[in-house]
Amino acid sequence: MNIALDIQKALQSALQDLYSHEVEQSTLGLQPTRKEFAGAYTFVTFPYGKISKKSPQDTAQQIGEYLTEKCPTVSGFNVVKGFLNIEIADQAWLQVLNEAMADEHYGLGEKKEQSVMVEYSSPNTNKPLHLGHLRNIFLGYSVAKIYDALGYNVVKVQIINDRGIHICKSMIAWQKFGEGETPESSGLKGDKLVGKYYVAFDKAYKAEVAEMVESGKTKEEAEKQAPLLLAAQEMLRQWEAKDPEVYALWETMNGWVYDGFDKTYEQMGVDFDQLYYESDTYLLGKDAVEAGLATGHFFEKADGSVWIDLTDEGLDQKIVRRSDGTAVYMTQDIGTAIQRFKEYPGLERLVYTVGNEQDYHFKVLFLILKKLGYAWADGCFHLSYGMVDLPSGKMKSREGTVVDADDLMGEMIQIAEDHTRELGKIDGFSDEQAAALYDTIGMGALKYFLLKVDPKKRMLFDPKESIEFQGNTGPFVQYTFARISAILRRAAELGVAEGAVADNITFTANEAELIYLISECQNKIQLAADEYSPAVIAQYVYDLAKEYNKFYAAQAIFTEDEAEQVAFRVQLSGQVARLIKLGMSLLGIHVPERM
RNA sequence: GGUCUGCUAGCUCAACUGGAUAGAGCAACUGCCUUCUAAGCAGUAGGUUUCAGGUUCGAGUCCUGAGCGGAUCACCA
Repeated sequence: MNIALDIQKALQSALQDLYSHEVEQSTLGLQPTRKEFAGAYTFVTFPYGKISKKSPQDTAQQIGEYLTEKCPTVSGFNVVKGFLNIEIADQAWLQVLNEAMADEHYGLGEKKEQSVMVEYSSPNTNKPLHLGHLRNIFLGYSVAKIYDALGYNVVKVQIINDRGIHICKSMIAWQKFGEGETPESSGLKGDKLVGKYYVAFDKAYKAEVAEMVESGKTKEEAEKQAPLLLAAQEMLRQWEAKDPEVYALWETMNGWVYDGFDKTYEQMGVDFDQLYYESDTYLLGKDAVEAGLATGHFFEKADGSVWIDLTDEGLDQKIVRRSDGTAVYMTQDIGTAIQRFKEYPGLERLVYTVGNEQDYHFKVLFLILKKLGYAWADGCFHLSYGMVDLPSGKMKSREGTVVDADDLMGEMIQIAEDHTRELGKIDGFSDEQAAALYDTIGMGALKYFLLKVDPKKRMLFDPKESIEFQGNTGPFVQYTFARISAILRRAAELGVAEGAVADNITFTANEAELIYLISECQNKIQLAADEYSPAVIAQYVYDLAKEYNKFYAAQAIFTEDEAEQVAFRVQLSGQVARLIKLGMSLLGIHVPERM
């Protein structure tokens, strides 16, 4: 049963019977009743005064009486001004709980035909992953899990920017200064090693520029003519001509990077169903440019470059092909999107998890696709998220203020270990179990921290203070799960009755609130999907945990005389634990049985 | 300069999409472990929601303007 739906139906007939007014059920907004009033749902009657020809109070009173009489779900009501607070019958709550217990797939959606592709990570291969990538990847992965839970076929992808001037810079530096260094010889993770040479390039390049300026060149000239840069540009040309030696080096160094990324992804607990490489896709989209020219959506300038005019939409003119015939980023994004919808005929949505600095790019991209006549363009969505700032401001790789992903995860796990040892909570754990626990808690803290904030907003990360283990945090939710696990273990020992709870149970407001939260599960997952916001899920599991801890402190579970009452509380606990586990899994976070 | 975007308690964030006296956590202070895990619970204190107007029964939420941040507008990727 769905209590909210039930009430909406009753409200609909109330308006019909009392005032002969027809409304769509979905327009009858219910909101949770504020804590200080009795009731679970509140219906606001201010807007219906015209229909009822009564004051909001009288309208609320009249509807309240109608509901109490006609709708068995409603046990009573109270009216405060234009607010009708609806009280729910205990029987209805118990039915919700029993149905949740009986349903293996409770909270999950029906299996669907449609597919959703979620792209995230999309790294460059010239440097290691950092804190910004962590937010990106956890977000994309979580959104993928959320759609999966709703029954969609989900395809998780990343596009790897494995070609271009940036990787050539690392390659040149390695050739010049590397002396054959490899991950094996240096003991460095592959991505770190390649990143080291990217930094080395930048340093040597700057030195060259400085020297040239000293010998009389302007800064601008020097920056364009520095031998190292020319060498990198030449290498890019050789790569494009598939020069065997350059190609081999490129493959080797990228291979190192992928080995390094794999380790990082493994620690993060994320994966992908399909990988795209820019070296395969960077020539795509040229056909689309030709087609756009033919249909008049694009136009050619005198120098041969091709543009689209979006000034009617309040945007600018945008280039889609250079005068030398080569592609720009936009071109390959057009081509890649077309290719993906061809590859996956059932694809309904394509979600790009990319920072908000590219808002304009995606606005233009989707608009172009639409103009080119692709109906699926409406299914494209830019999951735009805010930057992660440090107390010192923006992260800048060149200034060494980047928070490295591997380092950060390692620190989190270490802090989790220190904290756990301090609390003396690992009695009876094997070394392996303890290590797994530290990992679970440390990663849980980090993921929760990054996901609990609305993706659209930029957020602040203070290495010293940001990640807590108390309050609104991952470990708090995990801890609640561990507590319930202890209760369930004890219940099993005591042989507490399983299955549906008796229908003569009485319960407190706190317990009703817990069942209310249980009933909200699917709504929350749906909302999270609609808004592409794991923060909705994080808030939900936090509310569950918070309310449960209140319950936990309020009374002992096993000292109650009535066996039926004990069984009810155990079952209620079990459902809370189950939904905490489900919600956390949607965030990519594990929950421990003990901590 | 054009466009987009943000501003809520000392700090980090909520506020069910226009509803009641704006809520949590951290930090501070006060209580609660012989009981199922105190990574917890209960409580105190903390607010002119950046500012000025407007729309209406009602505005943190919508509109206009101002202030302060941020992003973007390349034949870069």
